[in-house]
Amino acid sequence: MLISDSIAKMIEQMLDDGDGLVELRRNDLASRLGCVPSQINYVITSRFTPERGYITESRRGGGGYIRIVRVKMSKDEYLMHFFHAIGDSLDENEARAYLVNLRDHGVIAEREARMIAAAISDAALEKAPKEQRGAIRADLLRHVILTLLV
Amino acid sequence: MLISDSIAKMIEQMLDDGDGLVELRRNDLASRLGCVPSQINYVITSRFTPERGYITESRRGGGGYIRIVRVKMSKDEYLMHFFHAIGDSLDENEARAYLVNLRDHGVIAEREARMIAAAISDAALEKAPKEQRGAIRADLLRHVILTLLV
DNA sequence: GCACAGAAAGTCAAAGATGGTCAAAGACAA
DNA sequence: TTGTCTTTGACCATCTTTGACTTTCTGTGC
Repeated sequence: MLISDSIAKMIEQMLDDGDGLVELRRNDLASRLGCVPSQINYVITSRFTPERGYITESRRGGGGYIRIVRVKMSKDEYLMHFFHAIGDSLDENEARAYLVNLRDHGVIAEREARMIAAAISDAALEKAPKEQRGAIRADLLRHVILTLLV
Repeated sequence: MLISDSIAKMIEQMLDDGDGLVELRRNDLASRLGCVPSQINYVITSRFTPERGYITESRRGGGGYIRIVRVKMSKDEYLMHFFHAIGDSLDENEARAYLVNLRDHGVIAEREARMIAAAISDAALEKAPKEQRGAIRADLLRHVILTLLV
């Protein structure tokens, strides 16, 4: 397994233990997992993003820390939040991240998530010009989310 | 025998062993079979297509992979019928008609039908060139149906 | 209060590890 | 010959790992 995946798993575990909130020391975690400290940043920016439902904050210097929070919202709040968060364009990974988040929070079912994922996949949009796929994907997801708000 | 056929056979074997799912490393497989890596892509795009009942996805970079899923083409007669009936292109009304039928036959739920309808609407595909919307809609529907067969 | 040292965390670009794309060349059948 | 399928390789895109350098915060001695 990739080091980054171990780090992510570790953090998930800590989040579970801490009821959705964890405060960690970067150098500490890095040395425990045998990686360079900056890799912790990489994992956080690539996996614990707002699209996936996480908020982070940190402080440097003595007593410094990194705090990660899993955000909690009602189903409708999630939908509204995502509806507005979807910008003009989305790549496949961003879109998937949103779907995983919606599914994890029970807003859509597993099967629904799979269907939508298929619909917004690059494979399904293959015939659309590359430059426009992102925009189409964003429109698609917005339209689908709209049907869930009614 | 053609190299491409050996590659295809190898992948089929792996699919059999893996209960219809295989995750392979492109460079690995290529060197094991003595071909250039890009030939793996050729085989996948020419033989493991959605039309033939395969779903693929991949990741680049460290820890990259290609995952292939073989769909159970006998799972649902009715769905299969639709899958094959979808042609190269669909207008919005034709697509809606398919969805109504699928829902009436209990293959998809009302809510799922609404979601897919939103996804294949002209409104959602507005940014796609008019000449290609029909083809994209057909691809979309096919990909969505495929996920129901897994 | 100020200056300075030490203790964190952040940034960024280079290198490494994969897979993807595309066009040219080859092979072969109609 | 022409059209289609296959093979190959040069070049591209994406994700991960690493480390040098930067910024920010706390504490201590003056």
